[in-house]
Amino acid sequence: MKLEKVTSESRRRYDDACGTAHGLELIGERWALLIVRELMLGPRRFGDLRASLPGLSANVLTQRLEGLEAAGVVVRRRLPPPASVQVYDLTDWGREAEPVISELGRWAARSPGHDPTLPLSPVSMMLSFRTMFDAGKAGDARMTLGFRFGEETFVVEVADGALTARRGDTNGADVVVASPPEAVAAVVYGGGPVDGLAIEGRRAVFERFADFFELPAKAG
Amino acid sequence: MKLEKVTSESRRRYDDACGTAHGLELIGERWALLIVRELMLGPRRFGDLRASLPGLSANVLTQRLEGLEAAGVVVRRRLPPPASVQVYDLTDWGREAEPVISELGRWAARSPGHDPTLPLSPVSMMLSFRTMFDAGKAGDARMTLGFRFGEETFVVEVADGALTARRGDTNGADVVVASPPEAVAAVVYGGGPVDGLAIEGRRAVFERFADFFELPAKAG
DNA sequence: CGGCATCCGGGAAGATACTG
DNA sequence: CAGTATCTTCCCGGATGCCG
Repeated sequence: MKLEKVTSESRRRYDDACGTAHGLELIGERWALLIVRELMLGPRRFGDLRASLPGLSANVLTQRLEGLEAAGVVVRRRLPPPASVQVYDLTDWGREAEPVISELGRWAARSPGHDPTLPLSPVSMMLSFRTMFDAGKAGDARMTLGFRFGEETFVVEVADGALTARRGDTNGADVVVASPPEAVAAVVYGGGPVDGLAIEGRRAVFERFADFFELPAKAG
Repeated sequence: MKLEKVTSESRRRYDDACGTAHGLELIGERWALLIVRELMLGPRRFGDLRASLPGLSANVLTQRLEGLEAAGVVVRRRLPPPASVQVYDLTDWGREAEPVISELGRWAARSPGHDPTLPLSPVSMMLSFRTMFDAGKAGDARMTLGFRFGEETFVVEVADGALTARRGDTNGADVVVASPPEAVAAVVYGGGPVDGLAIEGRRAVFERFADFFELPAKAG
């Protein structure tokens, strides 16, 4: 008779060889996947993560980063002097979790309970572009857009039926959008008018860009 | 000035318009995604789910099923007399969550910490076939396999570079495998010898089938 | 037995305050 | 700014019991 000692760790596992179950042990805890999401477009500092994830308290963020680091998903690095600040980044393998985030987001977007008016982080906005881009609608369009959300700037390029989104300087973009993510999402996904957005440069380019996306029909 | 009352519900939400965050509210609670996994190949009874998910207690299963039903992911049905038993099934939209499960499993299979010797449910085994099937390796192969795990039987067909797996009778299969999921996985993914498996019919067909799968390289 | 309610202990999540 | 310390609340998981 084998009396396995029930430790706090073993009770928290799923004891399941299924890869999905193991994945949940790695990034299935509350907030973990959203932290990974925020790191998907490059390293962030502790305070950046807190700011992007309101509702996540400092102690939980500390625990999650420790867990993700132990799992090999996240690495903690110290930038070289004179910066000398500590940042958190994804490992190569951690970055490969993007399809998990994308598929979950794509699926949940069809939920009747989805409220698109809630706050949206800049990184979420960019990742949603990657997820919801419709190559068929873009055809052979070619354009470069800049997005400025406070201090954070991003460059989105559409070319050869593909979309890339990354952090970067907005110089050289055909058009720069400087409205908050919620407002941009309302236009791109909600089909609202472009008038309310703060746009510099060729407004028509952004109007065309907004047609490359469409939210799928609600389920139920 | 708006003083939002902090209820137990609102504290549990993410308050994030990102689809991924909403997805986590729907199927991100502990055990929820594994329950969806177990329903992916057809309706199950309360006791079936408990048996497939050891470690999940009855009261938590009740809570999860309530939550998933409220979210529109699961429906509770009563089979017509004389069966008259209650079963839980996925909605059409719920069934569309399979890519989430697949991508998470595919990603986590590369984890250094993944232990493939743990117990594996029959449904997990079948879904892993769907996830890990390599059409390139299968070429134009054409075969029908049966799997029998106790009372549960499944049919897997390979044809036209695609694999289908569903519950069904094993009559008519080229080969029937009757070993437990863990043993089958050890052969298909671990590359172990086929000798130890309980196989009825054309053993060579299964041997070829086993070559259509390969676990990706470990990360790190 | 299937499904669900209830009670309890331990631990994780969350808010707040505090430290280097 | 980047975390720790502490405390409260709530969830998870086990056990028991009720009812059809």
